[in-house]
Amino acid sequence: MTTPAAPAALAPDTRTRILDLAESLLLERGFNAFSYQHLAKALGVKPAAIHYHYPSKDDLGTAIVARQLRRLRKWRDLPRVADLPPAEQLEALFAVYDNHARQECRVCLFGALAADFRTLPAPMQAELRTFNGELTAWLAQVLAVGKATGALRFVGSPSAKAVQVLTTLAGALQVARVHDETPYHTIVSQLRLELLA
Amino acid sequence: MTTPAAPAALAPDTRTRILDLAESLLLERGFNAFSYQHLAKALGVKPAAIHYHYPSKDDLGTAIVARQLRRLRKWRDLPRVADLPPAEQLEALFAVYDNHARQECRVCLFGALAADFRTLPAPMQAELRTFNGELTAWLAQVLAVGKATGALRFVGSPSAKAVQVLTTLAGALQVARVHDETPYHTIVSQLRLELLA
DNA sequence: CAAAATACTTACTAATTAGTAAGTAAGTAC
DNA sequence: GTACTTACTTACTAATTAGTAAGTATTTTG
Repeated sequence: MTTPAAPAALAPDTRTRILDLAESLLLERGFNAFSYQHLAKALGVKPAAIHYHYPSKDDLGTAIVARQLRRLRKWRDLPRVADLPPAEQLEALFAVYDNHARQECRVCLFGALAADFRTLPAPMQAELRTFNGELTAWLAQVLAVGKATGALRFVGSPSAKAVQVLTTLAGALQVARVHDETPYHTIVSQLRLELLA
Repeated sequence: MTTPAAPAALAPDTRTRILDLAESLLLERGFNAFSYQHLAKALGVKPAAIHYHYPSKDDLGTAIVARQLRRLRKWRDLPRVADLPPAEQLEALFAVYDNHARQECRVCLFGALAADFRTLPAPMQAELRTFNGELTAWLAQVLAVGKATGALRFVGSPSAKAVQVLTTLAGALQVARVHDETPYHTIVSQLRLELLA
């Protein structure tokens, strides 16, 4: 008997392959840089197959952000992240951004959508706000604990510092795209230098 | 006798009106969010009139960035900016970003183009790199003098700090668009708190 | 086994896109 | 005043876009 609800990281179905490719293109080239035709050709299906799974591009975009939000929550609550001391939680966050930089100079979700934000469908805007809000709240908590235990050092409130650090990281990935990885690493080193007591 | 090469801030010609509107739309909505049709309709001319002045959208985009680069150089070399002490030069920079935030939540040029950078024509990419490079070099110099005179305080090299601060400011305008002006002001306050000795 | 849902393809529409070619009206040069 | 330039408009093309409707093969369900 084959497991009917198999996890199967082996062969993702079309629905997932569409979402994966669209997400890659969003983070690597921008939301307006790909069409249903591009996706279809690259996946070896017809454009209408994509409309079947994601009736409109709005739906597809919203699905991308919604999945990233689910991933964020899952990551944040992972024991190997949640149980870490603050300084290492910060390093775990940096590691996520490092992965983005290494994968075709991907920007983060926020950096990919912020400039075009006003042209995005309302549900996508709402999901992105939630995504950014939850990530900021998480980091604020990490910073608060870090400051209390003396592991992290900064002036001002944890939530103000959290907004600033996340904004800097989002921008750093954009700078990497415009120039090269060098300024990205410069910025992250600078953040480490300032934050790690 | 009327001055033939009058400065005439009174009535800009079509060429300039196109550039002004395209720049506004670029900073307020994104580069892919407007077409020659949109511009033409808003300006009361036909799309072909825009092609006359800027044959392709690439030309128009490049003209926007080139003008911003000219403006940056002019601003930087203005006596009322160049002759200021470092802390006030930094405040002058913040004031530019404040103006962006107040004008329809405009992002800066860099923030508007970074995400879509790979889809931009090569001349536009080159101009944007120059723009960002020169702005960073200017701020690095300001920070170096500020640190030497004790007016500004930071760890690490002036150029590393310059890259970090500009990246943070670019990101801050994007955050303002996604949420509201509040986080933008939080970030700038945080920068002031950290930098001003 | 029959009905129904799933996952598509084929074939199409209507709108929008950047861009071009040819014509024109008004001003400038000599 | 004739030639030329400037600054457009009109009218068009070819490509691409998102999206739809109808049909079909395969799988699932009762």
